[in-house]
Amino acid sequence: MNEKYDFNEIERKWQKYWEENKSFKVTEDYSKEKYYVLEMFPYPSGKLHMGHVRNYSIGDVVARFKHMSGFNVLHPMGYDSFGLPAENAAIKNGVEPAEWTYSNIAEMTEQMKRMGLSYDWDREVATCTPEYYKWMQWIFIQFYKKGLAYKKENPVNWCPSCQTVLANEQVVGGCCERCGSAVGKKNLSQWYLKITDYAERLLENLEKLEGWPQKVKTMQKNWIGRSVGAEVEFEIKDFDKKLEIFTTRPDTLYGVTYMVMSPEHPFIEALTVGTEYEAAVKEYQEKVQKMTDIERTSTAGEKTGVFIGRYAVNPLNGKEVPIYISDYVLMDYGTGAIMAVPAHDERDFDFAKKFGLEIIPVVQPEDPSVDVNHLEQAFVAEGKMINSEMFTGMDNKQAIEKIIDYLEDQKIGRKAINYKLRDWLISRQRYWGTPIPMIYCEHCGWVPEKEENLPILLPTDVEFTGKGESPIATSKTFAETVCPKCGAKAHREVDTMDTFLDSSWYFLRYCDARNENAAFDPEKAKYWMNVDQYIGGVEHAILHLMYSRFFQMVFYDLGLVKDEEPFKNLLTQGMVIKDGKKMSKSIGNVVSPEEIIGKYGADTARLFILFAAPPDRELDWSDAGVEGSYRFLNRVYRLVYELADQCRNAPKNYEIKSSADKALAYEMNASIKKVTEDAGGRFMFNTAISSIMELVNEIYRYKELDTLNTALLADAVEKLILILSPFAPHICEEMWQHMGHSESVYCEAWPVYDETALIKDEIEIVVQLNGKVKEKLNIQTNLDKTAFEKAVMENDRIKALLEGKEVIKVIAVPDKLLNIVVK
RNA sequence: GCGCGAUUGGCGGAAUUGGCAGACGCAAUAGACUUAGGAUCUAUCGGGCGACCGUGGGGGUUCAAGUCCCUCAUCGCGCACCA
Repeated sequence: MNEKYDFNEIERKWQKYWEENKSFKVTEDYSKEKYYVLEMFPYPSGKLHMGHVRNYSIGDVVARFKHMSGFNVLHPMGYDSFGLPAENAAIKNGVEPAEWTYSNIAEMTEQMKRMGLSYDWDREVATCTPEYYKWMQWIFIQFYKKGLAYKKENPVNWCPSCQTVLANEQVVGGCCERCGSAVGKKNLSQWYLKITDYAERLLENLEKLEGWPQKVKTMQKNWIGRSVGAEVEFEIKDFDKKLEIFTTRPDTLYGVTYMVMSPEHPFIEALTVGTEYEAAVKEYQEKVQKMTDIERTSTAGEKTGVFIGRYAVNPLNGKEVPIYISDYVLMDYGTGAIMAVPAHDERDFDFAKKFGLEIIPVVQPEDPSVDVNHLEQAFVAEGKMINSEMFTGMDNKQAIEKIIDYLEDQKIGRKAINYKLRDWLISRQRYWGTPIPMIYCEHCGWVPEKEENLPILLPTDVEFTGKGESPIATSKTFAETVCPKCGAKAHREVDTMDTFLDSSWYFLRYCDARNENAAFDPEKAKYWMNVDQYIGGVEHAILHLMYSRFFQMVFYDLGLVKDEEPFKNLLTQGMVIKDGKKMSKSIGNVVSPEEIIGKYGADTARLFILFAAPPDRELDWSDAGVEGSYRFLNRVYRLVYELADQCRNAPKNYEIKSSADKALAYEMNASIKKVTEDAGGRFMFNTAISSIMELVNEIYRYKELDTLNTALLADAVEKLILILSPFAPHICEEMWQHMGHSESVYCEAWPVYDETALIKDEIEIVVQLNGKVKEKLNIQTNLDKTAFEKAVMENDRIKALLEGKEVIKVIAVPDKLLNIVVK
């Protein structure tokens, strides 16, 4: 150990040591309790950004802490390495996507190693390797066999810039989640996964996820969007099919004054062909089809639509009502048609006002100031039923049940549950993804490839044009094959899978990353799963986290895993910002991890990022703050350098004699306790570090004393190194070695604190008069209420304080405070 | 519009169960050491001369409120014609 803290030399030295000694390699040890800590694996864009550094620093503290606490820790890392940027690089610079990707992976791995992260690199996965996507294809086939994968033609979200379709989840505010272009619609035949079959379980299980942030659970709940109501059949006059609608308010059936169908509704053609309304209807349909989602939502509230010249019959009272089409009714929710009750629905109210339609109230508000016959806006609250024949007079909530019963009796409707969640569109017209292992045969239809023929390798004889069709279609050899079932000439699917499939099971692959015979060994998965702590950005709250839950449930149903849920605890880390803004190239406020590590070292970077804010909050980058963390590490280093000789020669056992001894022993144990709780359970690394700082300050005070208990001092210094080591591992290894240890600090046991050292004989308590602090006294600890009150009240200063006052009440909280209520 | 979450010194933040508001750090000020200091050490550091006042504003519950309840404001995030 040099006199000066040379982080460069120290960090290289210990990174080499860990690598050579395979310090972080982990195997299944069924005799030991496991702990699986996982950080969301990155897309290999080339360089780490501060968000990665924060994510991995948090995970590394947890991993190192749990390892020292005796757990068999699985802490893996890998790359979500399929995806568009690689292909765009190919189009732009002519580099092979594989080459571009693997060189980025190499660079990022190097950067992660420079950070001193405790990953078991032997378990690294990259989703773009045939070893990985072989099993992705196998999984797809299992889904297909279970009836969970199907192909169908549908209007789909189409990103004109990425030239591919998008899942609903990937359309944010009408724009492509990736590139921000306005998303349009296109009719295409595509592969889907039946996630809607799991809607109820995905929703129900959210309750059980106690270790998840409420925010994420709420977001998923809203996304699944369950609503309970009824399906009701309306006859259409002079038409042989019935119009089915979904409503959450069957109690308002008597208030129906018109119907609205989505412009895409399949009946419309037959209902209008050859009529005087046909032209206007067609015109409206075309207008709506041309609009992008943004245009549609930008005019939300302003209702448009046309009457189609037809009438529907209310099944409860036989009333005939006109049928309209309007874009406020969506084809892909419910049945694509609604019953309109303008009195009790805001949208219907707006529409009725605009088109001069009748408004019939059927729920009487309790508030007498609302005139139900002259509504200014829709009345959507609860009340008593009116104008509803035999249901009149009931509470409307009760009427919902009664009317559903009646509908079911009459066979004109039924109770129904609807979800916003749609099936997951997984086809992508791109190259750099897992080929969908399906073959189309003219005789047999779609047939999965034989499992022994997997993986279906990505062809390399392709052209990257960036145009509408999958580049795989340009391969001369890929598509041509024979039907696995009948042997006839057949052709392969040329689309690839959405990369979100790859990341929906990587946490299982880590359990058994090198397995060549299975996606993972269920026995190993049973040992490691589930993930005890998952850490990543909140931007994955819906997409990745819900897809992964879906996959896990399917695996559960296939008997491959023992739990329905993959992630026991979830920590969503906050963003790293600078000057109050998100770091971005255009603002020019980006701080590069490389630069910081080069200037101060990885330990400083890690320490600062953990100290500056609690992990789930935004972190405002501060250059001065980094200096502070650097100064702190230097301060610790100097302390150990100065005291090491003394400490090495100190005896092991000691007695606490002086009050200074007691103070140091107290601080040492208090710090261990605090760090144990904050790093191990509460995940408040900022306060953990601040308590380590307090210990350092206390040791600095102590070492200046004339009479020292060197054994105690040595103990304090060693404990300090141990509890600091998960945060700043390199410097701690160096100091630990300098203290005379040959074993890596990573392999040491986490220190246990001594509860008795935390008990003080005397404590400063507060005396309040009418809730205001007036005096502070040193009082013996551990007294009961009466003795505590007596001890305080008999104090001369308190007696003086109470001079001439009448004591009305005394509230005693032993070891804390005494509040005297006086007049 | 609906649903979350936040708001504490000059700044980042602490206060875990209702019990001393401001731990720890940054910045700042003064001093020491020094040829020098952007190193290190020591001290001060919410406001007010003070009684006291202070956790976004107003109200409430309580012996006691940053913490619980009501209400308003601002900022951030999510969803957004979901029948």
